[in-house]
Amino acid sequence: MTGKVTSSEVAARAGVSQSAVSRVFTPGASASAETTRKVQRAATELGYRPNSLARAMVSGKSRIIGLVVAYLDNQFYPLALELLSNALQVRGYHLLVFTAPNSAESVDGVIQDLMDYQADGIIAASVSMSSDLAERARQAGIPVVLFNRAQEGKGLLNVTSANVDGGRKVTEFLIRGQHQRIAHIAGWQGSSTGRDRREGFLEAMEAAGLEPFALVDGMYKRPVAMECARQLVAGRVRPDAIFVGNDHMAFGVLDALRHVGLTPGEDISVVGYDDVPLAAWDAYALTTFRQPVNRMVEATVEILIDQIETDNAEPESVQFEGELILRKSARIPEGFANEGL
Amino acid sequence: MTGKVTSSEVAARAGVSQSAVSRVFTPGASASAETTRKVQRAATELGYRPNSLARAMVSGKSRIIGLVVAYLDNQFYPLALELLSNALQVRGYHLLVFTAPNSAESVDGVIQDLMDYQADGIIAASVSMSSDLAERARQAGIPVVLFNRAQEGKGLLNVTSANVDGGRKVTEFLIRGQHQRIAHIAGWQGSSTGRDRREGFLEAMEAAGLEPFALVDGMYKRPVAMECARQLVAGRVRPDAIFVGNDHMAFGVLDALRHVGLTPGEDISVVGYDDVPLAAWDAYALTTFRQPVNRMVEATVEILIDQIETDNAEPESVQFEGELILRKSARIPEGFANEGL
DNA sequence: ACAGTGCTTGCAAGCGTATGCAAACGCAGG
DNA sequence: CCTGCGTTTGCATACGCTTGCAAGCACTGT
Repeated sequence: MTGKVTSSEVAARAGVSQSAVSRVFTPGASASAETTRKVQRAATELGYRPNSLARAMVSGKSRIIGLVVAYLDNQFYPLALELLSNALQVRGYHLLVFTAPNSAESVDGVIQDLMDYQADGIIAASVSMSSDLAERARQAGIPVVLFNRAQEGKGLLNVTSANVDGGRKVTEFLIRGQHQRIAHIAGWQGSSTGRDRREGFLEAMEAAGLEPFALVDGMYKRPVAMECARQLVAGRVRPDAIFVGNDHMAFGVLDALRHVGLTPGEDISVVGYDDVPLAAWDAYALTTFRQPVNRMVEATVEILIDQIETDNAEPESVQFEGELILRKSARIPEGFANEGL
Repeated sequence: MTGKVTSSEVAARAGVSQSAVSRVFTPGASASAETTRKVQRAATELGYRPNSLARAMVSGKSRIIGLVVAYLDNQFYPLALELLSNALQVRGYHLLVFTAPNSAESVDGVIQDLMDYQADGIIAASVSMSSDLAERARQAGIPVVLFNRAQEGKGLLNVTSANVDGGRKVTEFLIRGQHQRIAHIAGWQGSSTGRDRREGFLEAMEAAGLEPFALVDGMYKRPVAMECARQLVAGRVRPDAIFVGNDHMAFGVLDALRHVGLTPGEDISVVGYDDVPLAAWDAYALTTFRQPVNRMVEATVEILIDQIETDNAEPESVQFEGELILRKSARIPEGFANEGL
C-alpha cells in the first residue's frame, strides 16, 4: 500500500522466492499454477507492480522509443505523433518525446540524451542528424529511423513517401490544367522532402518545355510562404498556379491570396502537399498530394521493432506512393478525375 | 567506443575508483581538479556517458514526467505539448507521452504504466482520472497536475483558466452586441471546462433576462458541432449568435454556416474559446476567448517541479484570467474595443 | 524398483550507478 | 614536530529486478 513494494516483499508474503515472483510477472517464464496463484494474490494485496527501470537495467531493454520532432505547428506532426504513440503502446513501447530546433547540434544533443536513457530505438521525425552521431547510434546498437526524411548513412532507415514522384505528378496535373505560369514555393531546401518535391517539379516542367514562373524556398514556414505569395502576385504579370511545398505553407498562401482579393481555384490554382486533416475543411478545400501517414507510421513501427527484437534484421528503407486529392483550390483539367494521372 | 562504456572502465583508464568517476559526473559532489581532469579525459576518450536508468534506480529520481493526453487534433494540445516539452527540457526533465481515450479506465491504465516507469510527476492534459488512482499516486508520492481540467481530489493540482468567468464574458459581449437569440454549443459536459463555460453562459443570460435560444453538448467534437450548427440554422427562426465551447468546434461551425450561405460576423456571430493559432488565420478570423497557454504551461511546470524537488511544497491550484480577442466572426458592439468589458 | 524425463524452484550473480563511512591526505597553528 | 581540521578518495553496499545453473520433484516406461 505504501507505493514502494518490491518483489521480495511479495515473495515473503507469498512464501516463495523472489525469483518466483519475477517469473510470474515475466511472460514466458515457467511457474506452476499454484505458485502463480499465491504470488498474484500477495501482489494485489500489497499493490505490487514491477519496477520498469530496474527491469530495463538488467534486461537491457527499456521499451522506450525516443521521438525527436522539430515543430508541432504543422498539423502533420501531431497527427504522426498520435499515431506513433498508439501503435507503439499496443506493442508495449512508450514514447519519450523531445522537441529540437532543426539544427544538427541540437538534434545531436537530444539524441545523446536519448541514448543516456537507453532508448531501444529512435524516431527522428523531419529532422536530420549528423552522420557522426548516426554512426555512434549504430555502434551502440540503437536503430534509428528517419520519419519523413531521407538521409544516407550507415544503419539509418528511412520512411518517406515518393516525393520526387509526387512533385512531378502535382506539376503534371497543373500543366494539364492549361496553366501557363506555374510557380513553386518549395519546401525547405535543407530537407530531402523539400529538395525532392522541387526536383519533381523541375522534371515535369522541363518535360513539358515550360519555364518555372518562379521558384523560391518557403522554408516550410507559414510567414515566409505568405510573403512569397504576396510578392508573386504583386507584379503586373502574375502566376496562374502555385505549387506549395507542403499544406502548412499552402494555407498561408491561400490566406494571402484571398487577402488581395484573388479566389483560389478560379483566379489562380494552388496545390499543397501532405493532405493534413485541415486541408479537407471547407475554409481551405485544398487540392493536395496525400502522404499516407497511416502506412508510414505502421512501417516505421514495424521496421523499428523488427530491428530491436530480431538481431539479424536487415536495414530496410521504404517509400510509399502518394495520391493526388482533388478539392477546390485548383482548376481541374477536363475529364481529369475519370482518367487519373 | 563500443557504446557500452561503464563508469568502472573509465575509472580503470583514469587510474581512480569508480566512485570518483561518479562524483565527477554528479554536480555538487567533491572531486579535486586533478581527478576531474583525469576522469574527463578518460571519459571522452572512451565515449562514456552516465546511464540514466541506473542513475534513476539508485537515486529514485528518473527525471521523467508523464504526459497523458487524449487527442491531438485540437491544436490546443500539440501547442501545449510543445511548450511543456521545451520548458521541461530546460530543467532537465523529459516527457514520456501517452495518448489515452478520455475514459477513466484507459487513463488509469496509462497512469499505472507511468508509475511503473517511476515517473517523477504526471501531467494529465484534459483527461480526468479516478479518485482511487489519484489516491494511489499520492501515496506513491507522485505529484499529479491536471492541465486545463479541474477535479477535486487529494493531492490533485489543477491548472486552468477562469472558465466560468470566460463563459460569462463571452456571453455578455454577445448580449451587448444586441444579439437576441443566442445559442451555446457547449464543450463536453463530462469535463470541467465544458461545464464551467456553460455555467458562465447561463449566468450571463439569466442576469440579462434572456432565454438561451438553444443549448446543446458539442462533445468537443468537430462533426458533432457541425451537425448542431446545421440544425440550429435549419429552422424558420435561427439564432443570431452562437457561443461555441472551444475553437476546434467553432471552426467546424464556421464551415457549416458558410456552407449554407451564411456569413459569420454579418448574418450571424460566432465566438470560440481557446485562441489557438489557427483562430488568427484569415480563413477563420475567429473571435474567441484566449486561454493563456504560455502562463498555464509555466505554472504547470513550476508547480510540478516544486512538488518534486521540495518535499514540503504545499499543493497549489491556480487559475488564470483569459481575455477576449476580437476578430471578424462576431459583430462588435458600438465602442466596445475602447471600453473593454 | 529404478533410471530417465520434463517442470519448477531457489540460489546467487550480476546490471551501472550513487553514497555513507572511514581512511588518507594536505596544511596551518602552536 | 605534533595536533587538528577540512577536503578528497576508495570501499562496500544498496537500488529492484532478471536469469543461468543445478537441485528438487512428480511421473513414466520398462
